[in-house]
Formats: sequence, structure tokens, C-alpha cells
Amino acid sequence: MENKNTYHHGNLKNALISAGVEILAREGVGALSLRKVAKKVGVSHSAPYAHFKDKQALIAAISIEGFKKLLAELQNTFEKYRANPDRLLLETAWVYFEFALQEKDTFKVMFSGILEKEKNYPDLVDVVQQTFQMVVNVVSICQLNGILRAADADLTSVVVWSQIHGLISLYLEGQISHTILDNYELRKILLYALNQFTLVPIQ
Amino acid sequence: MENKNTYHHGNLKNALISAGVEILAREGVGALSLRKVAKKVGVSHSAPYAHFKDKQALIAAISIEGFKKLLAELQNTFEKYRANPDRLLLETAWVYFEFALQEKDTFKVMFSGILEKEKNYPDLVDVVQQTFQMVVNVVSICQLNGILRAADADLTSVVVWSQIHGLISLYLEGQISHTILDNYELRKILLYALNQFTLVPIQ
DNA sequence: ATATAATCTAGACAGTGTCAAGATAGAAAA
DNA sequence: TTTTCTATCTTGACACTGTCTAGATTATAT
Repeated sequence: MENKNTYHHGNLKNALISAGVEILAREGVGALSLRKVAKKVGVSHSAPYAHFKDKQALIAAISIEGFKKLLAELQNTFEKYRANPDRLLLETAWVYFEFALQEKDTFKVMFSGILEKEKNYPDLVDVVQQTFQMVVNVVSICQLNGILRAADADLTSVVVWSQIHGLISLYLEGQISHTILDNYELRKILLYALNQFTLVPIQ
Repeated sequence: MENKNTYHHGNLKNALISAGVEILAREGVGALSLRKVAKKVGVSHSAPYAHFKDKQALIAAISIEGFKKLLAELQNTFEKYRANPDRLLLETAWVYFEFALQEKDTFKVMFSGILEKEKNYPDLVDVVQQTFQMVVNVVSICQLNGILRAADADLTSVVVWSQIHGLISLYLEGQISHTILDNYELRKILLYALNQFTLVPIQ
């Protein structure tokens, strides 16, 4: 995947992260091991320790990568729909859904509490905070345009985010019964959920 | 924990499940291993294989135990508040929160997608279905009493459940920023969330 | 150029899930 | 009761895991 001729890889840290993301996509979170990541990059099994304190640190880096990608897509959507606040909310939520569906196992890693709370990864906290800020931005615009109630934007954002996150999480875990999924497609369910929050019906 | 004198344990299957639950509570999901569970019960490292096909099967059994406990508490709450539908919704959600907070890692195991969807555990599907049915019951009563809109009870239940589940999940993962948690306690946030759904404000 | 630091390898260790072969004991059949 | 069968449990092995140490290699700074 990278230049492997030299003793020093040159870009090992990023190569390890990419390899980890690929393994997540191809084989799932259960197959993610430091040794496999190292082998995939063509480096010895303990080479990663020059760049990551432990496995958790690699997972944190992968999470950061995931959040950055999600954040970028949220920003795109924001620019695209900021003039149409009624669609902005739905499309923002939908981007979240699409990310979770496409990067199923990366999403799982990002939110499944593998990382212990004790250790704090400042860069991760940063990008999570930025991602949440995007939700706040969307909520704020919707409030200004009479689509959402004018309550505390932070509080509303947390609740809206939870709604979206809970829905896609339960869906990914297969917890939403098929009898419901047969009657309503995912986007319809999302729409119904978001319409609980809106002052004006959106579609 | 059980009679350990005889060669045959007598109640090994249940003992293994209990030991697993204890390890989850004491050391967290990262420390849950078949060998540790076996040692805790005082049995050889491969004795569990007489009762569980593999580690996933033990985890499924632990999940079932968790859902049964959650279900029992939901049923208690239902009986307690069925005459007060305005509190029923809140207290049902709160029981869900309390379970997740008390049995943090069991909750994580129940919902963190460790179990592969391919393998299906009928008993697990059963108890999950029963748990969801409790939500439907609560939602139905609330609809009959004009607390919730009279829409499809299944659809509304999925969305309400997602809201509750998303909120406590993000909280447990530490994703809800401290600036918000400093301003609002968890129950207030939950209340605000549920009031998005209700026709009449609840408190 | 030389010293220092960053990067990578090789080997080891304890712990893991899982399988195969065999020991033990309770249950069923004779 | 004795015999057979089957469920249960032990022992030993295997490949794989995360992590540590010691040392080799290369880049960087003095």
C-alpha cells in the first residue's frame, strides 16, 4: 500500500490508520487487531508501537478519521441546504444515517464505547465537539426560520441528535422488528421522528 | 458460588451466566473472557463448551438475562403507573435509564452489536420482542389518554424508544458535552425529549 | 562527523477462543 | 443389579492476541 523498500516506512502512522479502516470495512470490528494491521502494511507486529501507545490509541485515531469524514459530509450538506432550512434538518439527519450505513463498523467503533473514558484523546474530543457544533448550527437555523421551537439550542441539539443516533443504532443492531420495517422504509421513520420536533411538517 | 465438590457441577450453565454478569459489572466488557468465567466458577477452561457453542452464545445468554431483568422492571413500572398515563411514559423511560446506568456493561453487551446478525438466538429475539411490546403498551395507553398523538403505535414506539435509547447511549459514551450536563441534569433532558412527543406537557 | 532521537525488527510472555481425546458420572436399558 | 449410553467435565494443544524488552537501522541535530 505504501513504499516498503526502505527500512523506515515514511508514512506508517497514516498507513496503519487506513489499513485499520479497511479491515473494519472488509472484515468487521471483530477482526481488527494490531498484528493484522501491521501485516497488512507490511511491517513487523510491534512497529505500530512507535506511533500508538496501544491498541486503544489506534482505535482512537480511526475514530477521529471517521468523525472527520462525517463532519465533512455534514458541512457539505449544510452549505447545500442552508438556504432551505426545512430540508436542511432532514438531509443532515440523512447524511448521518448514510454514513452509519456505509461505514457500519467504523460507526460502531466511534460510538460503541471501546475507548475507556479515563484515557482522554484531545483530538478526538475536538472533532466530536465540532461535529456536535454542526448539529447546533442546523438546529439554530431551523429555530430562526420557525421550523423548530426557540428553546435552548444546545439542549434541543442533544435531543435531536439522540433521536437520530438512537434510530440508526437500533436499526444497525437489528433491533427494529421486521414487521415495522416492512411497513415503513428507514427514511419514512426518520421523517416521522423529525416531525415530532418541527413546528411545521417537513417532508 | 455453587457446589464444587462433585465432578459434575449441577448448575454450571446458570453459574457461568451469573459469573459473566458479575465480571461485566466489576471489570467491564473488556475483561469478559470464557476462561475467566470458567475459573470464577471453579471449573476447567473448556467446560463452558458443554453448555455454550462458543463465546457468542454465552454473551447471548447474558443478554437474555439482561433483557429479562429490564423487562421485569418495565412491567413493574407499567403496573405501578398504568392509572397515571402522564407519569407512565416518563417513568418507563426512566427505568430504562436506570437500568442502563446501573448495569452499564450489560447494557453495552445487549446493544453493542457484539452478536453477529447471521447467527440468530431465538430466545433472545423473543425477549427483545417482549421488551419492545412493553413500549408499545405504554405508547398505546398514552395515545388512548390523549398524551400522545393517535398515530401507528408501532411506529411511534420505535421512535420513542430510539429517542430514549439514543439519549442514554450517547450519555454512557460520554458524548454529551459537560457544558450541557452542567446546565441540565439527565432527567431534565429526558423530560424535554419526551415533551417533544406529548400533546400535553408532562413533568 | 558524531551524538541523539525516532523508527523498526525479533523474540518473548501471558492471555485468549477453540478443538480433540479422554475421564467421570448420572440416566436409561437390559 | 449390571450394562450401556450420553451428558458433562478435564487435560493438552494450537493459533492468535496485546504488550514488553533488547537491539538494529535510519533520520535529525549538533
